[in-house]
Amino acid sequence: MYTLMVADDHPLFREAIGAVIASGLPDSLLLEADSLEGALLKAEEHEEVDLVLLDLGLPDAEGLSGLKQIRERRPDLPVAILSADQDRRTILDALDLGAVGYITKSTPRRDLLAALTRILEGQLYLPPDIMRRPPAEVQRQTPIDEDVRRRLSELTIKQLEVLIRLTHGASNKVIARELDIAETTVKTHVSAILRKLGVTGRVQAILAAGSADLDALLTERHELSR
Amino acid sequence: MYTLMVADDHPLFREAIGAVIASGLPDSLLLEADSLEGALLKAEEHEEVDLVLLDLGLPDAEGLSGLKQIRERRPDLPVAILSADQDRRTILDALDLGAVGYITKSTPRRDLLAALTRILEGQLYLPPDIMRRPPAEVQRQTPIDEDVRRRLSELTIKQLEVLIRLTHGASNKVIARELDIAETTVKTHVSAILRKLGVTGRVQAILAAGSADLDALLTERHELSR
DNA sequence: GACGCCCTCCTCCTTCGGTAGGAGGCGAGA
DNA sequence: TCTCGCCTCCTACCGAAGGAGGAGGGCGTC
Repeated sequence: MYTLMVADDHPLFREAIGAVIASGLPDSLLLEADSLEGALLKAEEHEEVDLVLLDLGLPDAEGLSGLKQIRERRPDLPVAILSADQDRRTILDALDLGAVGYITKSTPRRDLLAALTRILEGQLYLPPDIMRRPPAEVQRQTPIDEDVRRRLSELTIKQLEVLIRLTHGASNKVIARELDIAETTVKTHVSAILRKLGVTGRVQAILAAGSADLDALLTERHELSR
Repeated sequence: MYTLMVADDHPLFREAIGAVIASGLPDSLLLEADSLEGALLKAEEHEEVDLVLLDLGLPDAEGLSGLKQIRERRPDLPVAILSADQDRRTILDALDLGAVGYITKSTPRRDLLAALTRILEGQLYLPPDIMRRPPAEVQRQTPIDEDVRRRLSELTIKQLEVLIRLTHGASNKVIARELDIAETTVKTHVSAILRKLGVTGRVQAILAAGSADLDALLTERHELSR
């Protein structure tokens, strides 16, 4: 005997889910809501909600923001996402926010029931087909910053030191003070950095350095020159 | 009949895993490696490896870097993590890199076997106890950028548009062209942004905006004024 | 010793970024 | 209607950023 809630603004879809649950999980209580607010209200009334099935297209909660709101206001509430979105990234982000499952709307009825029972039993459910077809991302990502990495590796130690401070938003003057060198010297370094990174301004340099771990690069460089 | 490989530098542990597999998955072939390089070499020899169980404490691959390397060099190879690390973040990152499962070393033998078969059947396995006890993170994270969020919400629509372009590294001139307004107007907007964000230069503004989803904020704002 | 690389600093100059202050137009709401 | 906030644009001024070009010193290699 479970209490479930489906939060979806499409009545027909709620109905379909209801039918699946009625057939596969008899004597379950199914609550319905067509908005995030409605879902949270209903959840107040019924203390013992075992699972919320949350659509990602709710009118008052676009995308994962709805999940985030629920997690902030009712961290005790188990939430599974029910969405047409099959993007791997979305699924991971949902997990990140604490979702206990992710069910795509294209899931066949039989699998859907299996997924629900899995989740209700305290397991986790994710679309295996998507999660098992891992990311082109790994390949896609590396060649992009492969170029940056190569350029970064051409920087000298001092230039790296300057670049690190650039990424912290420091002005030439501040950098000069911190490194105890003249501002003109800082300018020289900055110019060299811009040239080597192939960009036209400090802002671009910061964006190019992006998420690279410059501190790691720096210590690595220090060790090399040891 | 599966072919599995366990990559762990602790022989005793490999032995234990071997015993579990022998008892629960008879006539499986178990390969062993004590380093990342060794694992990749062995994987070359045996084309039909169904699953690699990767420890996160390998001497030549600290943490998730080993997983990353495998994914880059052999994206076809299904890898599950086998680690003592029970950190939620680590698990999510592993998934992110394309792991097909995550098994903690504290998993009892019975559950371990269930997890392995699940993975070998093409499902996904994650430690339910950890994943179902979701993050204090949601609360921890928000107060940090609560301040930034408040400041960002004070920006007007046009100011947001300008800020978005600032974060792309655009100069005032470029922004002026893109928005089809005079550069002096852009300057006015930029000044207002700096004042409202409480920073002293465009670089600082970009860093302050940081990871905030400005585009989302913008559409949100548009909808509000509708 | 000569060469190359790096770090340091300088001057001169241009462009960019940012502030201050003012001003007109426009739409929403009291 | 009048007010208020927002967007638009302007002038004037000044400091920051960056390019060009030169120059000296330290350090390691051939």
